Amino acid sequence: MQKQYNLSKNQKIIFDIIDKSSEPLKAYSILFNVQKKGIKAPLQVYRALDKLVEIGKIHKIESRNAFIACQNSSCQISKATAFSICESCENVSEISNSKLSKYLANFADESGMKYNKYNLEFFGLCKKCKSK
Amino acid sequence: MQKQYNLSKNQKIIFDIIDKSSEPLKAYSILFNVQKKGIKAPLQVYRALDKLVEIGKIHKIESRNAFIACQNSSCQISKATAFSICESCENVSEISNSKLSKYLANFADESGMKYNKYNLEFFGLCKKCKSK
DNA sequence: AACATTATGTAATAATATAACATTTATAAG
DNA sequence: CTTATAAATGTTATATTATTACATAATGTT
Ligand SMILES: [Zn+2]
Ligand SMILES: [Zn+2]
Ligand SMILES: [Zn+2]
Ligand SMILES: [Zn+2]
Repeated sequence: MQKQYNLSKNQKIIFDIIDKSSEPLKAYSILFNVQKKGIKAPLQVYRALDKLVEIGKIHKIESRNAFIACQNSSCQISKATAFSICESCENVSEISNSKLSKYLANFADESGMKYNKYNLEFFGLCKKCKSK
Repeated sequence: MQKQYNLSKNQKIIFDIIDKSSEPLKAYSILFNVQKKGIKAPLQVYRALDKLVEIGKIHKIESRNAFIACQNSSCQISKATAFSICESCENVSEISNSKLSKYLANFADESGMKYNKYNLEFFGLCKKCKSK
């Protein structure tokens, strides 16, 4: 069983707007959209984002500095993430493929390094954009 | 055979400093270090970085906003990159593992997306930090 | 209640990256 | 060699992303 976290007021507000969005959201775009709800400063947004990332409710798309809700109920701790990103329309989706995640979770090379987390971003053209 | 690029003056200066560094360098730290060579503005650094990334001489570590020289002479186009990052000492190294790169290059899921590039970052503790 | 932990509010500032425009240098054709 | 084109440079200003520092309030635990 996954631990349930009770989101705080700001965390709820910010999670909701990300969860409803059809695309990854950037911190300052979130800020702009929640100002009517009383969240006025960047730090309020970043603090909520940090927490939401930490507990796995959202993920950061590093190459885009943007945040997306976890589409994969199983990854409650964001330690194993994979995304596909369309370089044309910027559509992003979380990849949920157990073979891939097993392969990466078990990956070990000669470096002797012990991995406990990974982030993978694939880039290409989505179906729609490919057929244009 | 790989195409040889003749680096321009600024590109050489900036590649050299990254190549000599034992750790990934950030753009403004590069800027600071090349000011004595006449490179005065951020844009001059970012332009060189963009080009060097494009031709695969360096890679960007997205989670760190830092740049590292390619340690893998075969990836002259930076379309397939994998790194291991120590979360304690921040040591970063490029993973060169043909099984991994083949696996990822051939990865395809049900989304019908055609991938032409990926970036993978593993996080953990390096040998040194693990034994502390 | 007392204490510790987590979250909030606010202002200022740091760090990262790009836009816009003028000029120069390198490369390729004719 | 000259003209055309593309690539690189220089410079100023500005946009975008993220953190520091400090004060206060809410929440959870003993
Ligand atoms: Zn997820
Ligand atoms: Zn697309
Ligand atoms: Zn490389
Ligand atoms: Zn280490």
